Amino acid sequence: MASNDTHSATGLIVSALTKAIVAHRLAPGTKLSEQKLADQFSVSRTLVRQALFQLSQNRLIRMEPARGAFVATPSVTEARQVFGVRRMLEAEMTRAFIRAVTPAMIKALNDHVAREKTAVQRDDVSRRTELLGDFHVRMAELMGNEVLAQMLGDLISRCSLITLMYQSANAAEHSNEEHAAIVNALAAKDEALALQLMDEHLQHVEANLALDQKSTISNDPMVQP
Amino acid sequence: MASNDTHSATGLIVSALTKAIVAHRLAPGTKLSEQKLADQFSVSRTLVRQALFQLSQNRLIRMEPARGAFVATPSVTEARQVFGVRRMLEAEMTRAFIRAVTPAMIKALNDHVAREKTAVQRDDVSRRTELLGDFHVRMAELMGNEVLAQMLGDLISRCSLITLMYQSANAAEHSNEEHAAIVNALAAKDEALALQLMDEHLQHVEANLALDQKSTISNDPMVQP
DNA sequence: ATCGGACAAAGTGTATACACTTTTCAGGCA
DNA sequence: TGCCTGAAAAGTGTATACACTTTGTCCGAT
Repeated sequence: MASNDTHSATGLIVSALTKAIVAHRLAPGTKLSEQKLADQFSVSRTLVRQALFQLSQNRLIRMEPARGAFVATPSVTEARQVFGVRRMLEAEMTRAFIRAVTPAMIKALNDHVAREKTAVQRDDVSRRTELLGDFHVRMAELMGNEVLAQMLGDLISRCSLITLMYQSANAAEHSNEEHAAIVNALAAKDEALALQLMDEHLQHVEANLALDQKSTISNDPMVQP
Repeated sequence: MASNDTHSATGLIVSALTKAIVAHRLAPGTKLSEQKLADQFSVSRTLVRQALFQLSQNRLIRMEPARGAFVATPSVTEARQVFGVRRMLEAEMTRAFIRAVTPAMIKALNDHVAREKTAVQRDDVSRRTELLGDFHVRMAELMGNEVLAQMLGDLISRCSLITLMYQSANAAEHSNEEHAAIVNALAAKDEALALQLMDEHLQHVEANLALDQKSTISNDPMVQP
């Protein structure tokens, strides 16, 4: 998702673990034993520790002193805040995008939406999740703002974790269509409409979460208070 | 500036180095030798390395493979992008702040502005810099959004580094007054005015930098192309 | 005199070793 | 039986050791 230095040794571990967490192969709350990971990756604990530290800064895992690292279990409060910040950032990004929009940028977004559609039709869940998140990062990249793209990427990784943790029965199936609608508004340089669509889109994503009721549909029984 | 775990061992090193970089005691481009830092902090290279990795994620330092860590030397492009993202985030934060504003929040901001004024009058440069940056973080904290506060904190640390690197002759002396004006607009719940003042304020900060001409007034001769 | 190459010094990258904390579990006592 | 105690096991926190890359220097060749 986010651009980790995939060539460095620890970078490989970071991106592997990130993928595993975001793909829900590692459930929230799961303990990440340093030695086990070291064996699994055939490296020493040193490198695993570096990777874990990095992930803890991304808030994808949480490290408790002398107790170890656990896949993060974001609270409802934190979930709301993360989505809140994301909505803020993307609202302004949408404004700026329209000011700088070119036909090439619209084409790139349309291509992306087409790829999304393929993944949705093929029912390729993990690829779908990845592409749906990348749509927003792609917008930032197209504006040529790498700093924004990086921050948004981190934020979206956290959102993915939250989504998977609090996911309600009906996943956001129509995200793809909403993306298409947003691109149309961007192409028309209709700022008000684009803003509205983007905001609604993100609210839909957030609304699909079971943030209200305590019944987190986590596969893992260990969810912290 | 940002809330680093100041109780952990590596956290101490991180916050010490952060302070040193932001306070310009370590000039951009300076090489950070692991062994020297280890001796200075009386710890092993292990802990220093952990701290350096953390700082490199915050973009306050840059690590080159097998060559070492250097205090970051953000390019003009990156500087513009960082400020751009900051303007985006703070614009939306201002909107949200007004929606949630209470008298207590206004009072807290006014108190902060008063502290700024004291530091400005005393000519306490490093404290002034710290407080002027914290104003914005304080806004986020008052809204109860720790996620936003954290991100903004990181962003502002980067801005501080940029500011110190490209600082032009006239420092932003009137930031304090601009803060006061913003608080007034917030208290009056005048969204349009608050937005305008905030945007102008950030543009002033950015405009005071010598981003246009190549003449970076860095104390250190080693600035990379 | 300048350029090129080899060797030495310094420094980073990774692994291992050891200290200390947390967890687990068995045994004894009420 | 149930619970407290304490020692062993497992795991994290930090330091050190070693391999390999980079860098600087000296010497010789052109």
